Amino acid sequence: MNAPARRIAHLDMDAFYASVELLRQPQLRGLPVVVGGRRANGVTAPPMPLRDYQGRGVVTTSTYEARALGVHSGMAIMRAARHAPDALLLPPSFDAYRHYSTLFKAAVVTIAPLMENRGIDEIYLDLTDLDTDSRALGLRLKAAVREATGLSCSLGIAANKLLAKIGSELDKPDGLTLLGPEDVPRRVWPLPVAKINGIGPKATRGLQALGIRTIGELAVADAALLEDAFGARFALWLRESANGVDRRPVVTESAAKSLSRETTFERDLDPRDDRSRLSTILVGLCERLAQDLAAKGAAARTVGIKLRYADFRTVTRELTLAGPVAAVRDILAGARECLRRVPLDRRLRLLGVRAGSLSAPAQETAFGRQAELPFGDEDPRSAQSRASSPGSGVATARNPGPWAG
DNA sequence: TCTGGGGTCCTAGGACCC
DNA sequence: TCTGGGGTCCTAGGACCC
Repeated sequence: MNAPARRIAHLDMDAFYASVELLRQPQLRGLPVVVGGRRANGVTAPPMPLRDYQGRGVVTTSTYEARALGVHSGMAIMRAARHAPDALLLPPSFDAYRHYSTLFKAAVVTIAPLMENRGIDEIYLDLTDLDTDSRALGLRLKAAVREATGLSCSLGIAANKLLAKIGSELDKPDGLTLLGPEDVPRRVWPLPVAKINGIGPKATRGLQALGIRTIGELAVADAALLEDAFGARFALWLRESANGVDRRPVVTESAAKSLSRETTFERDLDPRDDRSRLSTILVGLCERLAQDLAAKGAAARTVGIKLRYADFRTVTRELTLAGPVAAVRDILAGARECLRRVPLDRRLRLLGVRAGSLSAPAQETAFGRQAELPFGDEDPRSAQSRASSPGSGVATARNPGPWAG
């Protein structure tokens, strides 16, 4: 028996962070506004012209007015300032974004309960079992989001997630796009390959080297050619995607697999000269990670670190422990052990700590979240069992040791 | 004045076990 | 004694996404 044709929606909030800021500061409407840079420790910083910014931040979101000036997500703010020196910069206020995220998702599920979270400002919906026709449903969803938040969104509705996502981008902002299978050649094939979710800069360059620029060209590309360049698995996925084929289900529940905290320093730090500063930062990251674990009632069986050197090269180290841990001291011990296995001979710009292989969260009870973690404070040996290897103890020029201990 | 922070998934090699 | 395959776990790096 054939499965019934699916009906999937992708809903994407328009310039989400910037739009939330405009709700809070409506006098900025119509101006080029950019969200990015450092968190503003709770206080609402006044908007600052981009030209006055000093630091290592990137643009998180910009209003359409700022985009028109050439300012885009991921761009270094220092570079954005050259395009739009008078654009106004606001530090991100994540608590506010989470609040509006909760509001719009709650409004959507009253209409379409099968929702998959894709981050703070995006969702997929499985509309297959709903009766209403797609256009009416789309308009209802958009109206519900606007009523709940005062914000606009763009919506694509199609037979799968891939096409729904492409559709939601076709008419931004405040769009509603229905894509049927018959629309693929006319509306999807002319688009550049990078519009396919999962084709990033690397794959785009690889395809371009084969003379493939549009989704339509990819759809009819020689299979053997693609296999040689990308391997059988990825080649098959590329061809299917270009032909609008995507069988992924809408997944309504998923547990976190890892948690991490990282920070880029205001200036590059030297592993020896700035040892105590680095140690303080490391402890702070481990403390925040432990808080995050506690908030989820989870424990980690792997602990890892991430370093980024001044030249932007990144290394990671990871350690599997004897049992799950959640306490600061265990995370710290694991992180320090990882740090001993990495060359600390040049300046650093970033340090991060990661908790992986998370155990199932504690059960919710009728009386609220259980206070005790399943593996909470037991077995402090786990992270320290191998800590007595060469390199622990006295710091040397070759091994500056802990901010490692 | 380049290049944030938090995630997921994939690959690939070596260890180890059957 | 020789010659294997698989399967799983661990680790590091990288692509990609929001």
